[in-house]
Amino acid sequence: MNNISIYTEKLRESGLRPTRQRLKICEVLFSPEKTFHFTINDLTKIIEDKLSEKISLATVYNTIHAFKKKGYLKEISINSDKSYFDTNVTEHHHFFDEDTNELIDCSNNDIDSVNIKQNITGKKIKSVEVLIKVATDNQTQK
Amino acid sequence: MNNISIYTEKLRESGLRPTRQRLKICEVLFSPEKTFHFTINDLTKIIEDKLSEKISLATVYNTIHAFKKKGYLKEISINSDKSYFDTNVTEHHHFFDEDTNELIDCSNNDIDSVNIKQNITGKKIKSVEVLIKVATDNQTQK
DNA sequence: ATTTACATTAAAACAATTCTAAACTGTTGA
DNA sequence: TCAACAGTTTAGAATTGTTTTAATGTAAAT
Repeated sequence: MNNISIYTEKLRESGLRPTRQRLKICEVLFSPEKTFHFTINDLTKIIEDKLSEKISLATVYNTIHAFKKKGYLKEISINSDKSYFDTNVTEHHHFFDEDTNELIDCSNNDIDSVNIKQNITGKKIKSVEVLIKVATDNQTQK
Repeated sequence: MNNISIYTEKLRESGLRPTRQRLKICEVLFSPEKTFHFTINDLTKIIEDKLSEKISLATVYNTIHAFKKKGYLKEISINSDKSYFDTNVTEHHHFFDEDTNELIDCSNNDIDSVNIKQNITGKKIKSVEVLIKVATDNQTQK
């Protein structure tokens, strides 16, 4: 199949023109079979390896933000030193390994659905996500 | 009751000497009846108002980190632009109002307990916390 | 009182992110 | 065909939150 046209469409949907740099970003983000988590820095490094040339951080940030706004990516908050993004945009939960700082998707088989009994008045629930922090037994909590 | 000695004890427990600045930080953090959320900036402003003099950011950061390490404060991850802290150190859940960027404690009456069916092998669960994002109905998701 | 170890501070350093301004590119329509 | 425009890329500057530094100050132990 022709991924380029899929990427072009995704970019257009996000209000962006399909450029060489952005198509490479798409390839890295959307061609893998499995979804994954990344930081802007991770992504920039991967792209520079694949392109064998530098890509401006500003371009990466712009594109990622447009995708996030459109819902093609999700931002995840674990700790505040940097932003993590997820190519899995479905509502789902995470394990966070405090030993390795690794973020792992929690399959729906691993957890019962969460039941909110009472919501804030006048508001609608947009998402319900669980963060399960784990560590080896003798670890102090972060 | 004599709060000063309670604060002094808390500071000692955290490995810190009780100084004028730190006692003021304690007063702001631990004298209110209700627990609350704050950023380092919030806290610094409040302290400078109460002290009527400047306090160094470094002092605030040091003290807050020592309290967090000791378990007298908790850090909460909502978004990555800044750190939020919580004087409620029990394991609990939050509503996050996307309209106002407000973080609200979720009482245990508002939610059923979360059941993790399967954990990562070899790891121990340290905490399970739910973040419920809410907004007025016609809002786009963040 | 003296000494010692820890604290406070302003300022510098740092890291992640955003902004800027100049050069560039692709598209549109004379 | 090519001029004009709108949007893009880029390096570097600016900004923001946080941490570090090095000089000076203070609490507590002797």
